[in-house]
Amino acid sequence: MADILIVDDEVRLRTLLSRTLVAAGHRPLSAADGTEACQTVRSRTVDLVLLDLVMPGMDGLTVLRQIQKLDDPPPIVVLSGVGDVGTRVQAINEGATDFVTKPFVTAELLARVNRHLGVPRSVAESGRYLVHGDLSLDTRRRVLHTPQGDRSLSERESAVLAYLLRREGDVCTREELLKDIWGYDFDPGSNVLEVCVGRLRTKIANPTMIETVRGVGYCVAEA
Amino acid sequence: MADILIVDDEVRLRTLLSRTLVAAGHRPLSAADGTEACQTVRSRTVDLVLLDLVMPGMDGLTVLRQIQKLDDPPPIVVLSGVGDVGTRVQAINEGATDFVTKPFVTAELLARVNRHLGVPRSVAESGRYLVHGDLSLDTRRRVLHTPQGDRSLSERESAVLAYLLRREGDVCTREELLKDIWGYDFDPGSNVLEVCVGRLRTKIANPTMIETVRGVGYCVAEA
DNA sequence: GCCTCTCATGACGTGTTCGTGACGTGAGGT
DNA sequence: ACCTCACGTCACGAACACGTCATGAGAGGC
Repeated sequence: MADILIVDDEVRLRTLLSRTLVAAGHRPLSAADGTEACQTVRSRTVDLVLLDLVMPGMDGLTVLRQIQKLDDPPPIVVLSGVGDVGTRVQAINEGATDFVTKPFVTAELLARVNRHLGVPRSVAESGRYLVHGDLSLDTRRRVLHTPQGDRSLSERESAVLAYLLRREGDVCTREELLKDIWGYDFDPGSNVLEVCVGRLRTKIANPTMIETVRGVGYCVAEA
Repeated sequence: MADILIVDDEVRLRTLLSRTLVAAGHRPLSAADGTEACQTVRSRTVDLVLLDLVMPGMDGLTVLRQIQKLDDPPPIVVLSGVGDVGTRVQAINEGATDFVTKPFVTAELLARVNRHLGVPRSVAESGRYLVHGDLSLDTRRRVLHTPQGDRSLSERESAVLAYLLRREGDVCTREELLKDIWGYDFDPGSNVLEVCVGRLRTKIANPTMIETVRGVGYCVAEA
C-alpha cells in the first residue's frame, strides 16, 4: 500500500489509472495539471509519481524538475507517447526513475510501479547518492547534505567531490583529475584544480576531509 | 591477481578493459556474447564478471540470471549506459553487485572491481601499506600510522622509510639509498641522508627502530 | 538588456620541503 | 687516553607547491 500521485490532464486516463492502482492495493491521488501536482507533492508525502509528459500549462519536464528539487524526491515514472524519444531521454536525464510508453498494458505499468516502490531508494538510485560519514552528495541535483544543512555545489565542484568519493581511500593524482574532469591531457599551467578544491573545502563541514598529498594529488580517507 | 570475465559485444571495449585489467595485475577473459559467457563461467572458476547489459543475442539480464544460478556465483559488475535506469534497477534486483555507467573512468572501474574482489586492498594495492610492528606506512598517501596517531611524511622521508621496510632485516648501504632514492651515483659530499634519517626518526614513535650500521648504512630489524 | 552564477586566470602570500654547512658527539682504533 | 672519522643535530635559506584573492569573461535566467 502506497500513496501514488497521478499527474495527467485527461480525466479518462486518470480514472483508469486510479482504478488499477486501487485494485492493486494502493492509494491514488490525482492532479490535472503541473501546478496542482507541485502543490500536492509539497503538502504531503507521496511514495511515487506517475507523470504524463505532454500536458497543457506547466510542462511535464518542468514538473519533473520541481519534484526533483524536493529534499527526498519520490521515484517518478513517466508516461510518454511512442513518438517523443527525445523528451524521453531528457526525462531520464532529469531524474525520472523509469518510463512507460502509451498505450500501455496495465499489468506492465503495475509491475513497474511495484518495482520502484519495493526497491529501497538507495538501491534504485545507487550511484546517485555518494555517502561519506555524515554527509551525502546528490550527484544529480548537485546538492551536498551536511549536518549543518544543504549546500548546492557547482558542476565542477560536484564532479571533483564525486570523483574523490567514488575512489574513497585512494589517492587521485592531479593528472587523473585534470584529465577525467577537465579533459586536459597536460598540466594547464594554471591552478584551476587548487581553486576548485578550495571552493569545495569551504562548502564542506570538515575541510580536512579532502587531504592533499603534496606533489601527487588529493584523497578522501575512508570514513 | 584474479580471473575476470569481460562480457561485451564490442571488440574495442573488450580490448580496452583487458588492457586496463592486465595493467592492474589481473587475468582477463573475454566473451563476445551471452552464450559464450555462460560457457566460460560454467567450465572454469571466475572471480568476477564485468557484464555489459546491452548485447545482441542473449540479453545481459538473462546472462545475469544464468550466472546467479551457479553454486557460488562470482560478484557481477554491470556496465550500463546513462539512459537505461529501468534496466539498471532490474539488474540490481537480479543480484548484480554493482554497476558502472558508461562512459566510465577506468580508474573508477578498477576501484570498484577491486573492492568487490574478495581480497580487496591487499591484492589491489599490494605494497601500498608497509607494516612493521605496531606501525604501518601508507606509501600512497605518505602517512605513517602509529599508536600515537598519524603523521604525514614528506616524499623523501616516505621513500627512505619504505625502502628500509621493504628490505626489513637487511642492511641498506648509503650508496644504495643515495642511488635509488636521490639518483646520486656518487657520494654528494653532504649529509643529506643523515638529515633525512634524523627527520624520520623524530616522526617515528620508536627512534631506535632505524638502526645505523656505522660505515655501511641503515637497517630496520625484523619485527 | 541586466543580473547572477560559474569558472578560468594570474598575482600574491604562506607553509613545506629539502639541501647545505657549521658544529657537537660518540665510537673505534692505536 | 687520544685522535680521527662518521654520524647526529641544528639553523638557515632557496625553491617549490599549494591556497587565497580579486578580476574578468561567458553562459544562462528573468
